Amino acid sequence: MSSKLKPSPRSGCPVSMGLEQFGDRWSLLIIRDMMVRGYRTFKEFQESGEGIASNVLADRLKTLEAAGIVVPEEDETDARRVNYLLTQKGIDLAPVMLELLIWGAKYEATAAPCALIAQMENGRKTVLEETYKRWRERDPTPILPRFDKMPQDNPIRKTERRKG
Amino acid sequence: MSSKLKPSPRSGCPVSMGLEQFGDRWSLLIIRDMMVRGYRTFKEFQESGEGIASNVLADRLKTLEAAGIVVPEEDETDARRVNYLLTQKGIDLAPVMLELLIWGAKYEATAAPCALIAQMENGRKTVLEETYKRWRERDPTPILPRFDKMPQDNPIRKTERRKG
DNA sequence: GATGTTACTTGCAATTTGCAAGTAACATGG
DNA sequence: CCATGTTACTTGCAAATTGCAAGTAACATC
Repeated sequence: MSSKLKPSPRSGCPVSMGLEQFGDRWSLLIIRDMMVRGYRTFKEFQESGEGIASNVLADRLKTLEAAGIVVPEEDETDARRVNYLLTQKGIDLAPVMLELLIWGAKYEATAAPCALIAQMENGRKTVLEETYKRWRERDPTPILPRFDKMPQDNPIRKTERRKG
Repeated sequence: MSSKLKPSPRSGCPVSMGLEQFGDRWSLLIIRDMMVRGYRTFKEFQESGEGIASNVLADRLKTLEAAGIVVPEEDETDARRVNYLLTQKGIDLAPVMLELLIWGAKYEATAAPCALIAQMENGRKTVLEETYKRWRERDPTPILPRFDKMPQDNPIRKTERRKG
């Protein structure tokens, strides 16, 4: 065991409280994997492309579970497998994630295509609603792909877009 | 020196890029201090109520500077003092900070009064505009107080609110 | 029943952190 | 101008955390 389990003497600021729960190099990436990629298993997180060590991954999953952001659930078809799912508290980090994504794309020249980012920035609400919807329906279809290589085309669906 | 200066083999995801620059227990708290409390000096960050060690603070300030999120500036009246200011890239983290604040307040029963949070949630745009404005004008008036004790009253001004 | 998977542990060296003390360059009061 | 603060850091070191490389215990599959 390790990190965020101890009652560090932090201030009562909400920002600080949040950072105590996922303020490290890895936690938000795991949450991202669950939120926008539909990943659920240890192995998927491990092969996510960020290079997290398995002991650290195990630790972060425990920490996130303890924080009530994630719940482990037995897989019905394979008893070895554990499916990690976001709780309501976890999925409510979607706005944070979205703003982080927009900021990162703006300043870091990432592998994410501009058009995709522009769409998210202009349609924050739509993107969030789609995210919440898939979570509710337990639909693991990715909202965003991995950005290792340039993707061919925009994977987000144009659900309920009729203003344009 | 230390942490985020090394080119860790991360993916090209914008979220990942962001976390490489401020994904630790302290960086966002320093940014919060600058953004919503108007803090600028080493000493202020140190006495911020979170208990950051001075060597870590020095390191984080260097890292944030290297990332272009913060700039040090000599104080005109006191040559010992260094004023750290947010760059455009830094102030653009305001939406992330706001969402994080709202999330933290929602789930953590912090010292921040509900009314204040509700106001921020309903008036995201207003809050952000006020934040940007103070940054532009170099106005160090806090947007939010420290939440060590329950504050008497809401410190945010009702600038350009006339819809109510 | 041999082989592969999945989800972890364990051991250990290398970092990074937290804490307590410096210290160098000013500022201030007398 | 000189003793006493202040401010912004450094330094030293023990303790905690991380990153690897190897296990391992339960299944699943052939």
